Amino acid sequence: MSTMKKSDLLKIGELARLTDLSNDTIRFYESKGLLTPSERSDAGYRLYSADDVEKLLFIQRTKTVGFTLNEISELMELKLHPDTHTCGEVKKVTEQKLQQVTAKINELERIRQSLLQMNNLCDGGPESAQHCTILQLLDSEKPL
Amino acid sequence: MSTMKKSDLLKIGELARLTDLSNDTIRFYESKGLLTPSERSDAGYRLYSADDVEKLLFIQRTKTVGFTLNEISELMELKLHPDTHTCGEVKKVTEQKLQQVTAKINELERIRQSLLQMNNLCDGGPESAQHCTILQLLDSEKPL
DNA sequence: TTTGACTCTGGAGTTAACTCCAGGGTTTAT
DNA sequence: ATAAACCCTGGAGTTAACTCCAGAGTCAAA
Repeated sequence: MSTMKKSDLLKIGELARLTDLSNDTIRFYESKGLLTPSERSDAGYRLYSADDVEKLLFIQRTKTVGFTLNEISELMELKLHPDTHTCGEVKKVTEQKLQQVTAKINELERIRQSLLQMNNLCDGGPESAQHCTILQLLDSEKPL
Repeated sequence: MSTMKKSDLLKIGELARLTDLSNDTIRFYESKGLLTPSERSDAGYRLYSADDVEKLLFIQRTKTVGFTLNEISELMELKLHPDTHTCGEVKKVTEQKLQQVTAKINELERIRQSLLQMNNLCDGGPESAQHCTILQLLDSEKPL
């Protein structure tokens, strides 16, 4: 797309060091259609442009906010063709993810409460587990 | 262990219906060493005693409080030999799980905050995604 | 020129907790 | 007696996101 000297292009190992990913991971992303290097050397080496680097950084950032690679694909698609897509479409993706994350938090919070109660009831001393309240609790009809 | 008429024993399908698991899942648990039927019929059918049923219910309950099958194995081992184990050992397991769950919640909470901010910044209207704040955010150095 | 560091491809292995299947016996009801 | 419904074993497939490997080619420096 833009003018770019060969010297500006990175080999996979350089990109890997830059992003703190492994060569394998970068190639794996490519296999998933997330990031195709814009060039190949004569020997077939992948060569990454500044744009490519940006894309990989986008992938990394988007991962840190909880999206799966598939969802990232979707978002990159929207990003690549912003004129044929709406803000609403983008927000729909993040809202859905928010729902998922919230649901998961609620589930884990429920679990945490159960574990907390277990831990509170049991002193965890060196005596036989014969009458351990935790085991008793797990044996009872409704643990918590 | 206890006296038990053959008529009290359940075939795998009956146990499955009782616990709302599939036959396959029950056999899978067996393959993981979690639940071995106390008998087999002449034809080789698995036959489960009331004790076996209790064990499976223990597994199910323990699962609902977030333990993996491996951890459940560990807990069942403690439960099976309570006299040679201490309360402390049991509590150690639950405390470790509590740590894990808490860490996961914190991570997800961080993600949730990011997603909330994204969603707040974007109206999600029908206009082109050209200037979508969510995509811009994901493109910026530090998303959140 | 040869060594070492790099790259390529294709494919297999990892983890967890199942799920499904084929190809066969068994039990039960009609 | 036969069909439906059940059970058996062994093994393969699923998901996500990698990770590792073998066997081969390439590039840079001494």
